[in-house]
Amino acid sequence: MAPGSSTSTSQPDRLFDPRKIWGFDIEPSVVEVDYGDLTHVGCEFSKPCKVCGRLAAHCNTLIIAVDGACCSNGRKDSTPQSALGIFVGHDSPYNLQTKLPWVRTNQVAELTAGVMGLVVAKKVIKNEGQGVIDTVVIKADSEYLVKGMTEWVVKWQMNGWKTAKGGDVVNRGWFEDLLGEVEELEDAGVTVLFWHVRREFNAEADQLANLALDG
Amino acid sequence: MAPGSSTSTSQPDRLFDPRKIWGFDIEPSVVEVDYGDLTHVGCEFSKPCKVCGRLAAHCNTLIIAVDGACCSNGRKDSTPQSALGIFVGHDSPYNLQTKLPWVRTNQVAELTAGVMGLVVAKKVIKNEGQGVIDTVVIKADSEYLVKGMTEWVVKWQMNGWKTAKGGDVVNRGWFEDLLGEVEELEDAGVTVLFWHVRREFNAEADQLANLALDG
RNA sequence: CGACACCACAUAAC
DNA sequence: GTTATGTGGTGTCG
Repeated sequence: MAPGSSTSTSQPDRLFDPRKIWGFDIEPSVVEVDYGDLTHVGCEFSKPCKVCGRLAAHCNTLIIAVDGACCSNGRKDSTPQSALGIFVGHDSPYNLQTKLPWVRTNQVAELTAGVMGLVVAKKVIKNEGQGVIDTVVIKADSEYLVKGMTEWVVKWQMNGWKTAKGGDVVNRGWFEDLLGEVEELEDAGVTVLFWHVRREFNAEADQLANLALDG
Repeated sequence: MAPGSSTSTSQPDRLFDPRKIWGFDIEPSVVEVDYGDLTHVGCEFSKPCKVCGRLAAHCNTLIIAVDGACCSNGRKDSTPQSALGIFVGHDSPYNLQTKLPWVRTNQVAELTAGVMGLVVAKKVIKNEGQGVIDTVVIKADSEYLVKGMTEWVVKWQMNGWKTAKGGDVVNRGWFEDLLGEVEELEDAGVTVLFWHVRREFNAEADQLANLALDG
């Protein structure tokens, strides 16, 4: 499949390709996708539901909640442990929870979760959303991921990936990977959105990530 | 009397003035104050007694144990049940136990107990401690109350009541009330101290608070 | 300076 | 297990 691997080379801290480690080259069996629990009648698009606080799904929209965790983030622990959680729906076989043994900052964990969210989205669409799903939403509590992908990358691509203070963008390679995944979906006619929600409205993905850390 | 009511106005969650609800404007009859049970020979000042774990009283010191309870803490109960207990001495008429029907968090219950402890202290001194008691100790198991009043308020008053993480101090109004009570006592030449003890050394006040909840 | 996240910890209340 | 609150820290950006 080689998605977006044309981007990202100039990055020394990219230690592995997350698309490889879960064997996504193998076709999964066809399954039911359940994201009805994210839908509430009367919710405005792109605004939290007044009843449950979650962001509303449309029938043509696949909402994927992602989260990264990184225990002992501020501490000089000898054993840094990171993990991510991808939540598609309750009991969905597309849900993902896994450790990222080599990643050591919370931000990279969040970006990795975003990449994997998009990879999962492609899989879901390919298997059961063909011709139905035309929009993918990555729902995250990380401002770094969401603003990075919706506001900052535009400037960065124009100014040579320079920070407002003049430094290099630290996780450039991960953002380029994300852009590659987005581009691939857009090329297939799928709109990709990033939504920022507060921590308490991302509980499912958070739980998955923390489960992975415990195990 | 209007004690400390000059402070605390900017607080929307202050639902009532605890000084009002027990009618402290009325002079109580003169009574014997017994706090001998809190005194143990050989205890170092400001350290727990090696025999009983309690903090030692001096003859010029009035020790008041306070505690708050809140049985609807972790739940979305529509009927919050909070209470406080103020313990001056065994069979002391200054002991207090009462429900706080409008208080819905454990922290506010603890802070309210602190306010009432100081109000009771003023009463005791006025009635039978004039010229004798020059120190009041509020003994509590709540770190929130004790550290709040001994460490954190100093910073908060200087930084505009901002949390270490940049947010607003949640129960600012209650801390301002406490400061008002302390100031009034200090103005009268009384030193006010807050002592933190473990839960098991605050049993009397705890019992009073729980009695109020049951009744 | 601001924002979001991620973590470590403490005490209490359930 | 949860919530209520605070302290200390790093990861990153505008």
